[in-house]
Amino acid sequence: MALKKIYNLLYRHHGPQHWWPGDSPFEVMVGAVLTQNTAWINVERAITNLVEHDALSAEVIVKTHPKRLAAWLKPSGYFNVKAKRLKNFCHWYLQHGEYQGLNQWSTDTLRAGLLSVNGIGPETADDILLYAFARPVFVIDAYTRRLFSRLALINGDEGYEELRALFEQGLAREAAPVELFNEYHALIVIHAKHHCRSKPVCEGCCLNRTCVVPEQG
DNA sequence: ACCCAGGGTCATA
DNA sequence: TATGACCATGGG
Repeated sequence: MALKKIYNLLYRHHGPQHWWPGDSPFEVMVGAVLTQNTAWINVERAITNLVEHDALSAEVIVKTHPKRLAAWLKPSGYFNVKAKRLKNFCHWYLQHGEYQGLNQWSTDTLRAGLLSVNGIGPETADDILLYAFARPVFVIDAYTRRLFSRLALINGDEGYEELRALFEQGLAREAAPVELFNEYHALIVIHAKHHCRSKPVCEGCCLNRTCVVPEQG
């Protein structure tokens, strides 16, 4: 299967990434919201601010004034929007029993619950499912589309759910899907960071023969 | 000075 | 359903 072969090449080249950076499932969830369209380095600064104010907790976040929360989130950009989204998420999170309670839910139910929160879309939900709840969900992001479009394995304009199904089913026979999906998404991101920044055609990066990706086809 | 970053929502046609 | 505007900081 082509998907597993590409994974092996990425893994061989970049090594294990052991994602998600973060010391607790809740920190992963917060990071997933804060990293929306934002460089991770800036998310780290915002999380550091939360930690320094003992605010990396759902209870504290829901009762912190929006302006105050937004000030802590400032380095991660969109701070007013993200303050709102974090609060929305934390309300929902506390309301449904936090990690212990939510972890009893089936993956489909949990996913639907996450998507019901205003500010959590499919990618953020899947980040949380995979990296905080260890559910076998494949995260689709812009890098995934870019990489596999260039490999001509997808068109690029498919819907999110269509692509997610494609990857999950394409790797369904592999052992340990959670670990595989975890590393795979992380490798795609790290790969993009190192080699695939320029957009249209990827000259001189991993996508031509000199690097990770096998020659056309 | 410009472009992008580990997206999502909302208004409009 | 499908675009477009908007959110906003920080690094290259």
